[in-house]
Amino acid sequence: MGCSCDWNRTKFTMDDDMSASVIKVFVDLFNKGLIYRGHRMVNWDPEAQTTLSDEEVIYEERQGLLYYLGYKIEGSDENVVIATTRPETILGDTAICINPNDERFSHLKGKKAIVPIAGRVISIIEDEYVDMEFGTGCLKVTPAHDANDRSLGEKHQLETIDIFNDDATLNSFGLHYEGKDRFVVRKEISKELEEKGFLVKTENYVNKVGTSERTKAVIEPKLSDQWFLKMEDLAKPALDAVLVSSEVKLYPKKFENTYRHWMENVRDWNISRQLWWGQQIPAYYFDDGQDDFVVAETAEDALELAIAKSKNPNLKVENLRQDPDVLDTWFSSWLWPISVFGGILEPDNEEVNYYYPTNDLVTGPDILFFWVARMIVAGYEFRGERPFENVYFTGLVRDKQRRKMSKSLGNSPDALQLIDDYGADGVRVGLLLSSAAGNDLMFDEELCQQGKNFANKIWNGFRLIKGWEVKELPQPEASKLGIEWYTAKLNQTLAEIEDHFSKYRISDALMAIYKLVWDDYSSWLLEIIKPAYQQPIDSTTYYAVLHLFEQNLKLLHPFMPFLTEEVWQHVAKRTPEEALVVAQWPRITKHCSQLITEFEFTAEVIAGIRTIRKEKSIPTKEALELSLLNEENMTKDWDVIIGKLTNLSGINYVGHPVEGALTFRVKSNEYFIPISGAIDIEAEIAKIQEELQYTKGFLNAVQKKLSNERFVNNAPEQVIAIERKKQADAVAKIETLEKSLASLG
RNA sequence: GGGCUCUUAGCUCAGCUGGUUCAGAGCACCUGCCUUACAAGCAGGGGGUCACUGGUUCGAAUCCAGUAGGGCCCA
Repeated sequence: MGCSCDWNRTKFTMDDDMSASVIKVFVDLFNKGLIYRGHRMVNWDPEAQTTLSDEEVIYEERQGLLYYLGYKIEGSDENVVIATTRPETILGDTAICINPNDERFSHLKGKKAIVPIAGRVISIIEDEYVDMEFGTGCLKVTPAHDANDRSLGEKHQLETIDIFNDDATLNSFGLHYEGKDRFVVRKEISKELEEKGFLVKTENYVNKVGTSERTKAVIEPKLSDQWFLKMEDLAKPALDAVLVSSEVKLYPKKFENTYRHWMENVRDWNISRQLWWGQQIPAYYFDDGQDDFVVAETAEDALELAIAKSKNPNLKVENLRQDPDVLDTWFSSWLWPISVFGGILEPDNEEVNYYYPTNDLVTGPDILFFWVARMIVAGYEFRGERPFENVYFTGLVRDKQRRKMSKSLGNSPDALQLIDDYGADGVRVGLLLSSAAGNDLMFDEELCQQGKNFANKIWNGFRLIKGWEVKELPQPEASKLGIEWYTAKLNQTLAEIEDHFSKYRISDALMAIYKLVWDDYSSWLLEIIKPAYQQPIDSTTYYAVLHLFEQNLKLLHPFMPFLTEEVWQHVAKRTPEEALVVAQWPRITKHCSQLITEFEFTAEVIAGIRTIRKEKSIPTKEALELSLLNEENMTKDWDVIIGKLTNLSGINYVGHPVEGALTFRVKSNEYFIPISGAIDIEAEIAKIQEELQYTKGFLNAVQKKLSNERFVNNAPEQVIAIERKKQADAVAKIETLEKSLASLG
């Protein structure tokens, strides 16, 4: 789409040097004691025998049963009843949990219960996590097979009993059900529970069951060995960089809150994945014990370490078994700003010293945690320096139903088709126009149409100029003034654009350019300087407008690189060094804001005349006579432009209202256009009265403000001055209006 | 459930430190024009109780609290 990328530097995280960087970093962090092995609950697909990410699990509502089971209290005849949807998991129970606020069960505190069938004795623990309203208000805890039970188990230091094999049949903890499938066991054990009197009742119950996106199998929460990176100390410099020193700045700023929340509550990063691709974890096992492994960049290095650690000199490389898991893809991405320049493998190479840190990172807010925060962490850890200064979050492009674009939904537009239909620049403009920083953009092809129309507008404006015959002629006053005005306007807009860019307000910058080119340049300037039909243009104006057009192209280029470069090459013969893509961005020069104010006034006069033409259906070809009461002491300089754009036969400055004319007002100036035929005096009076009423109301509001002592005392001087000016303007306007009313009778 | 965020015209959104005639833009819409660059255009026009309820203030779309309803992220 026209990004000026350095295509010689494409990189992929699985490139050899990138992988080597990842492995080196893993070993380094392990040796620093920051990487450790631990347990974590994963989504296990027993059919595919693999782990799934959360995104690959689909939750479905299933009709099931809620089983109420009675557990004997040790040393008494009493029963405590719990409700569960999975009676087969009782064989893995290691506690019963009650809410400490629940008076129904306060007598059970400190006692023990006996698991039915298994006969194991388990403790009764208390935790506010238990929902007193659900089921019986009593919960069985199976830390090996439920994520919530897992955290309860950790909190209360419960034993963990895993009752399943990898294919979801029961293992030896399943006692006489060993080798049978979990769903078979559910049926059989509920029967046994009923026969032995443990089953109190069952209820119909709809619950959400996680299923595998691929195999449709019911997901089994399963504890597995994982690798973790300790984050607390690593996160500290990255937290400060954004929130304390502002070495790294986020745009828009609102994401700092999100960043803070995450970084202040950072948990250890689970960096292992059970996938078939990625960098394989460089841990080598030489025996079955929990600690019988070493971490090294190569198998050879590992062997040396393993021999030392095992004190077994006979170990061979073939005896080592590398961990089958791979590293989380972000574990390679977080090194990106460093590793793309070889800065991990050769920390002092010329490239990384030159390019690191970079200026801006442009990305989506959805990966603020996954990627951005971790890149900052890595930057400080491995380079001692921020990776970039600014982070600009774009909006996500969503479809009209506000859904994210996704491959599985198939709701992404075909980019190449769009480019065919609207042009790459058209698509760029369409998207950029309505994508304010950090806000999502509802994709709509009409936006591209708007971009295409704009491109067409620019091209046609160029065609007009190129079509003119150029002659050495005196420059018309209108053209001279028009060019002076547009030069000022361009500079003013350039300042606005720079301001927008400095604040990363990309869509605002584009809109400012859009209006400058379409409204000010095309609709106003070109009409002002346009020679009469088939007449030549004077060379002074011609070259001046060509120069201004070139300035326009420079401003447009970041948004429409293709079209502007093409036109740029048509404007004049250029050497490669003179290409627009490498041209200097225009510098702001001093400009006269008086010209802009005067033009705005003039534009209102022109619009007033055009409105009267339209209301009375007077063709453009018919010249009109304009008279005015110049209460504002407006300069006559602009009369040539007014005359040219509205086809006037003359402009008369008069001292009294003109009778038998249609009128309009700009500020306190009043304009008269005599027309043949009757004037609807009633309508004229009504129009003036409406304006009068509005202005009086306005004046009233202003005066009320000014007569409020507290306002005058408290408001800044500037604000008061503005109010005074408003008051004076309104008073003058009212005078004009009343004069007109009087003359109309 | 936790955190963040949003609600302004038919649609998509600006509105920065509370103060210009502040209620805006683009698109869409309506009316008139095939005017000699452009009908993919020109000229003109209508349209909003700034989600709701309170509060702070001389002054609130803007600050604060609550309510309702969306959205995002949760490794």
